[in-house]
Amino acid sequence: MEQLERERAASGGDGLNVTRRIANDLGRAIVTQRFTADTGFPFESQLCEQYGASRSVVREAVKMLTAKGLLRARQRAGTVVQPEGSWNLLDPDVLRWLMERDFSIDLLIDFTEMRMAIEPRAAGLAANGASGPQRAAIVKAIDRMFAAEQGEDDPLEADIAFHRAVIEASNNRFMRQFTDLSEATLRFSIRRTNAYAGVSRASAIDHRRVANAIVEGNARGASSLMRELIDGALRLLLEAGGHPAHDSF
Amino acid sequence: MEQLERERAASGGDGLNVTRRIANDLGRAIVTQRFTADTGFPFESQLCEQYGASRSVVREAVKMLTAKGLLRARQRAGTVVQPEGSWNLLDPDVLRWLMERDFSIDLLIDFTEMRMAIEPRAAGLAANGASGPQRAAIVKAIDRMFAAEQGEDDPLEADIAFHRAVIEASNNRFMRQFTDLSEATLRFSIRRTNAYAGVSRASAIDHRRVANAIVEGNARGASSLMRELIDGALRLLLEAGGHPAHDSF
DNA sequence: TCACCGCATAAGTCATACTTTTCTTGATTT
DNA sequence: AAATCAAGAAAAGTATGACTTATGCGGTGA
Repeated sequence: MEQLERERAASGGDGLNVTRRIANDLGRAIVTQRFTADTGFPFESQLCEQYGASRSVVREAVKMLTAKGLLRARQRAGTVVQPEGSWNLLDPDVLRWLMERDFSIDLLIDFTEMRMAIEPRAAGLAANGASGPQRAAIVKAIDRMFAAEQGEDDPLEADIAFHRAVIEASNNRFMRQFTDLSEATLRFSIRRTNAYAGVSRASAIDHRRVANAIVEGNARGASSLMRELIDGALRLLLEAGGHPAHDSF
Repeated sequence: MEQLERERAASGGDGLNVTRRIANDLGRAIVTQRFTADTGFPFESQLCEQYGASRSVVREAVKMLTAKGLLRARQRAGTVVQPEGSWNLLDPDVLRWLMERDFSIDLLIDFTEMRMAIEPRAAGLAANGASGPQRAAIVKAIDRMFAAEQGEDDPLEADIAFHRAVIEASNNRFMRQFTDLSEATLRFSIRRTNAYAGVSRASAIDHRRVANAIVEGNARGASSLMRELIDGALRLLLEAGGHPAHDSF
């Protein structure tokens, strides 16, 4: 048991197998720009030595990163880092590495702009076609927000549950890919902007308005109320980031 | 030269290496549900035999698919297909396989709903912060649309160039991931709905309105005009798919 | 009936040899 | 001197075989 513990520590692993550990490490290194297109990227042989691992696992790790658009390998030329434009930024791993790299206000703004695109539309779709259980999940999340206001639940978790439920209820497979991004944004927003707007009674009421519109099948209302909701967060971020104010749209 | 040709044909490859060919083949097989979570997935050994390939390449191919969320391998348990919810649907490869699987009207509607979310917001962002060259690219695309109307350019390509330019001008890294999806949607829409709305003079004028709003820095206008533009396509699709009409939002 | 142990299995890791592609270099030709 | 071509080298791609590790399953005993 202790030996197992020691091995883990020695390998720096978090219970992952060797391949995943190397992929993780290299992925983070690329995203944090420790390797760039200019810098170049180590050869297989060098990576083997560096990690004390066999060629197989190194190659498999590299293959995973090429699958995510971070790398490209060619015979004789070696492995090169791809330009950021071809990274699969919505890939959960890439997203995680990106957030580890710098969770700046600007990144948070980019995230929130995405939410601003996705979630109002999702709310409208939910109003038009959410199933019974999906509507129930939305309503339940609202109840949790009010409970949280009384200290009987966690406000952040309730907030996340609400947004997740709405996106889920859009019944659009592609929009569902954004639940993680939405959740990550909420979790980090609260750290960055020390004023968390989510706990106040006013916020819970605003959220309930969105939920009501969805339940009533009022797509236009749901959409624009959701937009206002997120726009509030966005404006806080823009202000915190020192960006010039502009009209909402 | 001829020998090369023959080898290609024999291996069924399109100039790809063995690993990529297998990954492609398996990826398509999974997405087309030839393998499901219930069905099970072949063991490494079986795949080696099936493809007449070594374990190395099979393992690397499988690793690429796990990186895209399609598979999950565990010792003793074998490799299993993941539920569709954990696939990275925005991954270019997965997207391609998905389109090869069924380019149904419903899929096209899902795509268009995504465009409906992304592009109006992108247009607004472009109005607020597009650079000079970015604005120029948008204007140029509009010129191409009018040229196409005179038979001096390709209408579809001009249309695609316009939407691509707007998304690019959003200067949001995540929105940029949708250029491919947008392009694919346009290319397939024209095949499915034999009435292509893109060639008419009216359409070119509508597009120019969006462009003008962007160039003038009118975010709200750009956003809502873009929404109307795509909403037109969406309504055609909904009608063609036999979906009940509902209010725009 | 239930908990435990050991075995079988399939993926994970390693080492090594060989192949293919492609860049470099330098000799050959014009 | 410039262009062309051929030989060599370098790095990824492929193949094979052996060993390791995790884990599901069935049998054994309390």
